[in-house]
Amino acid sequence: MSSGEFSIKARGLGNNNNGGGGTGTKCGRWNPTVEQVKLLTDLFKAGLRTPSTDQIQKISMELSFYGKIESKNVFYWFQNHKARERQKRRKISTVDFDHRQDTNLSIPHRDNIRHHQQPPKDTFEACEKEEKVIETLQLFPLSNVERARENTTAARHNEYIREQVNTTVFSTYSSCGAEMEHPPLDLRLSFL
Amino acid sequence: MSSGEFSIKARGLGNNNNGGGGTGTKCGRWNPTVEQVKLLTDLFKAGLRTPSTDQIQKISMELSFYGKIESKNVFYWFQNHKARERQKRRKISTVDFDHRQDTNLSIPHRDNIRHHQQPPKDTFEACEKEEKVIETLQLFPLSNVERARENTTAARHNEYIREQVNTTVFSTYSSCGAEMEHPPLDLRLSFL
DNA sequence: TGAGTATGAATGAACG
DNA sequence: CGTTCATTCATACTCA
Repeated sequence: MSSGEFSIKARGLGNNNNGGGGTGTKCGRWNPTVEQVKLLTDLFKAGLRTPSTDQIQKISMELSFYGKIESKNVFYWFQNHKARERQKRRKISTVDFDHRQDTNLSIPHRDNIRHHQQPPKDTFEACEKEEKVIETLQLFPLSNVERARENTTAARHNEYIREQVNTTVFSTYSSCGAEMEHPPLDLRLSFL
Repeated sequence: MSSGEFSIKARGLGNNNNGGGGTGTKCGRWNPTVEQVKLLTDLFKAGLRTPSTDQIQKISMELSFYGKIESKNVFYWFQNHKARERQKRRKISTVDFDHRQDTNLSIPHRDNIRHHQQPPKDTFEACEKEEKVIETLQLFPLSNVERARENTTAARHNEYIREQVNTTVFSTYSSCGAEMEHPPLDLRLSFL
């Protein structure tokens, strides 16, 4: 079962990690509480997939009531949740035509599998399929609603990148397997 | 990132994936070696943010000694590194309180808490901001190295790297100190 | 207690 | 350049 979302395990109720310490910083990752997970899940079910920065901030602040949390946790949570749902769906729907001898040996352009992930397949586990996926979810109708920001991204066609990549991607300087001696980094970074 | 920056896991040390296969092999995405990461990081710390095509070429060539690499990898690395450092500043912030209701139902919870410590504050690298951000970095001067296959270029490129820390680590966190009543989730999600 | 799994975190690659 | 996707690593947790 790669998708058992039934074990809640009530973690973080009595004690969260990252208790004391403060210096070791030895990988204490966020451990969401059940309330936090519920909130996040509800938001996700409501259609929130990629919250904006402001939204993340608000969510994070709300969740902070239930325990230590940071914005990045919320960010990662949605990122992972969305990705895994998609991944799960893909896995399931892939069992259809198992003729995958795709001989792609060029630049790994994975565009083929990017824009289509909605085959009318519904094997078992028809997890809540198409949600609304609203993208401008009104978060916490609190006092202010300074969300009048219009996403005007992709407003500049910066050819620079494409040019950069294209001009350099085929820079097959032979070598690569050479055996020329390399000085230590310290030397080569002496200018630092 | 003071929370997980140290997880280098020494990938690519003993064996890189994508063996000498070159390109047509099964190689997935570039997996930088520790040496490569170090070099790149050093360059970044030195202020290099947006290397020019020539610079990318040189860096890539240098790094090719430590493992398979293409110019586009270097290009992407800088793009990502720069973008993420900035992203962190934006997304990270929100002082995370830890004011949970803490009802007295702290489940036994196996008392198997692993000793994790984390700085009670500063989680996503809020430091290291007074970097030089030099504009034109001279790559690999190769002062006294017995290697003359490269000619030190003095290409003067105008890179206006004004990436400056302008996002004050704000914490709009207003009040909500200790007794702020939290309505049930259903209420707060009423907008759904 | 170790194998298997769920998931937080990180990052290479690429899009708009 | 900001954002998003896909993949991978690391770890917390469950269970036999």
